[in-house]
Amino acid sequence: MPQRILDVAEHLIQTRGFNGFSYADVSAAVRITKASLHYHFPTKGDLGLSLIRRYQDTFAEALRSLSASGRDPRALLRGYVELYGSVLRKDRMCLCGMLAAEQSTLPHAMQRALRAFFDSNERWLLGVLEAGQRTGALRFRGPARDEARLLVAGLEGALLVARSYDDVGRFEAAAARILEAIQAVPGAPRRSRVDGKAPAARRAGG
Amino acid sequence: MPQRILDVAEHLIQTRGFNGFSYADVSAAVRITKASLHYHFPTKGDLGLSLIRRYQDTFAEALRSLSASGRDPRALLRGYVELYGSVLRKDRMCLCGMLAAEQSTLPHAMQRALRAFFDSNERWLLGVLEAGQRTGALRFRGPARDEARLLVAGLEGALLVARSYDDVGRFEAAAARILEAIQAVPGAPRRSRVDGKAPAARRAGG
DNA sequence: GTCTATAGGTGGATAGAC
DNA sequence: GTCTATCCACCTATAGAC
Repeated sequence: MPQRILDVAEHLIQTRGFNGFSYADVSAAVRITKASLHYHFPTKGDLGLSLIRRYQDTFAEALRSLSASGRDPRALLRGYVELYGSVLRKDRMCLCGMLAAEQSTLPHAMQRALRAFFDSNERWLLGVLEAGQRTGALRFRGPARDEARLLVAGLEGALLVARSYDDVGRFEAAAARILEAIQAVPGAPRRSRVDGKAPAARRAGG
Repeated sequence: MPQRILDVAEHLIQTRGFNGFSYADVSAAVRITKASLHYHFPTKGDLGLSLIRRYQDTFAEALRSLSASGRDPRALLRGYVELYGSVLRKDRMCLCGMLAAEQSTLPHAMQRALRAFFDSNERWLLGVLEAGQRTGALRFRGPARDEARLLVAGLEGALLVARSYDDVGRFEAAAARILEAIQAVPGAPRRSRVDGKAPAARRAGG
């Protein structure tokens, strides 16, 4: 039951924000009274914190399995981007991107967990970027940390804006362009899109 | 008086979000009763809509004066980035970036105004990018529209994440990296930072 | 674990006096 | 334009029965 509550609450936050949903919303969807919700998650902050932790665990697990797939660094970055894309295709914002916007209204425990999420993303990207740099699969000039942060910020922003237009194409174009910037090898032959595929359909839910 | 109300409400939304502030908050700051606020802005949606419009007008005016300054396209893009930087240094999120997160909970009129804001930003950037491409001051491969969207999304995302860390340096590094991607000229000499300056101090409010 | 019932507060919004 | 007073729906949270 805690899992069903978390599923519903996660969906609500990803679409409406932490201050845009209530226990009553969850109650209606899970068909359990508000009082029962408080049995599982005494305060809204407890619920939010559990949600960030679960999201973080799921994300970390996805990244681990990407790493274990043995794909090359460029493909790993595409896989990373795809994690964001799959969120958008469910018409959602990244849970932590959404909460980052509302940051100052959240309990401190949630704020810390939020930063931990971004830190963990950054660490994984750093590993991929440095590996790619060593083997020559990726080339960039500045510190790998800056590239990692560009990726996170760029993808969060692309989700944010694309959602205003309900336009997955916007996200995909931005994501492709970000990857391109990281894979830029001055003088080397490049295709106009990251993997040479034509841009996909431009509407969500279509 | 409407202006003072808008100023306070704008600040509240940029820091706490549309669903994170109330007429009571504005009332306390402006020292006028809630009822009087409703005289000026009958509903919260009216207030929000006026706010987006004013923000959009201010932004557009800033862009016009940038254009009129006669600076070259690269400097114009730096000026554009600086508009976002100045928002962050006031410890705020972009008004429209914040509202974009809460998008689905907003009145339709606000949603439309939000898209109009992004559209207008994109149009201005498109002009700068195409001019830069013509004169050779800027070089990029894909459509200028994609570059414009990368800029908007990247900067919004950089604000979003940097605010979680209260770290202006994160924003500046990401912004510099985005500009670099747009100004990338394969084979041409480049500095590691956009304008060769050392990274600035890394903490907000310092 | 789930319920009914309710506390105690805040939300946006209105009526009507001044 | 600003106020007092108020409505009522909704909010988070708790008490206590089953």
